[in-house]
Amino acid sequence: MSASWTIPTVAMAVDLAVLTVRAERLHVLLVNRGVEPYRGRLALPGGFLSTEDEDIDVAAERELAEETGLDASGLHLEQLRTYGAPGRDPRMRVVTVCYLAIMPDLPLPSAGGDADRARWVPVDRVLGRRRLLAFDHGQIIADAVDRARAKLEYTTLATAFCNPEFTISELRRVYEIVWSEELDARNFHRKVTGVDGFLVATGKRTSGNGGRPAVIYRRGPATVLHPPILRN
Amino acid sequence: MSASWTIPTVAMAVDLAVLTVRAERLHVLLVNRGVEPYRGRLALPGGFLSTEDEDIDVAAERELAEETGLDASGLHLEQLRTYGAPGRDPRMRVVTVCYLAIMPDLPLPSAGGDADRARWVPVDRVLGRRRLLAFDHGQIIADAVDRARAKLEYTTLATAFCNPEFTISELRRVYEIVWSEELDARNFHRKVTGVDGFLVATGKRTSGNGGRPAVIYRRGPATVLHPPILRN
DNA sequence: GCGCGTAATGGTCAGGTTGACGAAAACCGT
DNA sequence: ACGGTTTTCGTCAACCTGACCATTACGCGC
Repeated sequence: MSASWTIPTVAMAVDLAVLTVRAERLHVLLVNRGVEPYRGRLALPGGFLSTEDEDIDVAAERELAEETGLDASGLHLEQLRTYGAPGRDPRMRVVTVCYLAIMPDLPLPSAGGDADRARWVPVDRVLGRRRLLAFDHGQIIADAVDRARAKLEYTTLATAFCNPEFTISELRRVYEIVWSEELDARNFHRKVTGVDGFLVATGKRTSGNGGRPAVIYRRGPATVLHPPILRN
Repeated sequence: MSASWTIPTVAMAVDLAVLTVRAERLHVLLVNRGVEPYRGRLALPGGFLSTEDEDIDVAAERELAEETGLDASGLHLEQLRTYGAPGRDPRMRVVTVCYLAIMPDLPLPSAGGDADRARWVPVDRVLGRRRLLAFDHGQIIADAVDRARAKLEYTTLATAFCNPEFTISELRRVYEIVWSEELDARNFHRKVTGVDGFLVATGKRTSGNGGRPAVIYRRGPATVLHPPILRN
């Protein structure tokens, strides 16, 4: 390094891979890009830091709130990975810290006539056809889905896809849809009720589904599963 | 955002949490900081991007090679997490992408009379006393150790702590030291030899250790462990 | 009210895995 | 040759898993 070397700076962005289970499929929240580059393609919601000293976690929460119109508190939000290959944005050097968010299938407030509103897209529709996506967002979505699939095994992440109160069937559907794998209802029931701290019964029951009413549970204090629920 | 808003840029750094097992303890590679801020404290090796368009993965490999004097190829190197809280560096806004590196206990080429050379420090000596460390590096080391501990369960990461050829005992010592937990040698042997793709026998055997010679293995093609080796 | 379809939940049972530990194998040093 | 040491193989009970039958408890149509 010569004496004239100065510390390089880069544009700092955050992107969000927001996943949910909706209509029996895993979906990711995407926006239509209205500007170049990649105008017209689908992209992850996200953006640059709003000020030079905005915390990146705060920026992620802000973007999530802006894009979904929902309060980010209560939703699962974790850092996924940072993507910083030079050339990933043709305009300039951009390093983006990506976050994985998991939420239940809440109705997105469709406020404002904003044509570029975020919308849910089935993951399997975009993963096969990466040309639909801007930047390296196809790779990011693949990484996010991998992470989510893996974390269902050994953490209680699946409950983040559910409403605050849910049944064991609903939880099982989350596993089945995210993993694309059928699970035996009885064994699954035995397993999840056996892990302690995973589920807390509310005492309430469902009704009107044309079958035996299911006990309604709430998320328990556990965050890791011992033992894990393994895929095949 | 007003019309005069410009994209904020930040100084981009990479830091390395390099772990190894050495003298029956888990160690992390640290340097003595010779400059303010935090002069005199211990810090993770790392530094700013060398140019504005250096890839961050490449920067991590470069720093690793510079600090250890070793070729980074062949060593395990994965992104850990990005730390970007404002104020974590008192000089300016710095966002640092941290990497976790795992290596066997190779002798570090002590080339050059550089007083600030990297050296191995037992993890348990720094984790209790975070005041020894610069910036948020105490937290980063804690995160790195957590990640390593977790990945021993369900990946073949433990082999990255070993030389290319190793015995099952050596592998077991890695687990015991990283987890701070004793494992039964016979059950461990049965387990690791049962997972296929984990270990490949070389046909060679040890000698001169005052016991029955051990079969020497090499890392197999597997990267994930099915089933996992779980902690208690 | 009664049977039927449906979904939730409770069991059973064989097969596999784990943890605790005995024992044999194969070397070293003396 | 013998005791010490380390590796490797075996055994056995406890536990866990996957497959699957049975029971419970509802809504619905008649």
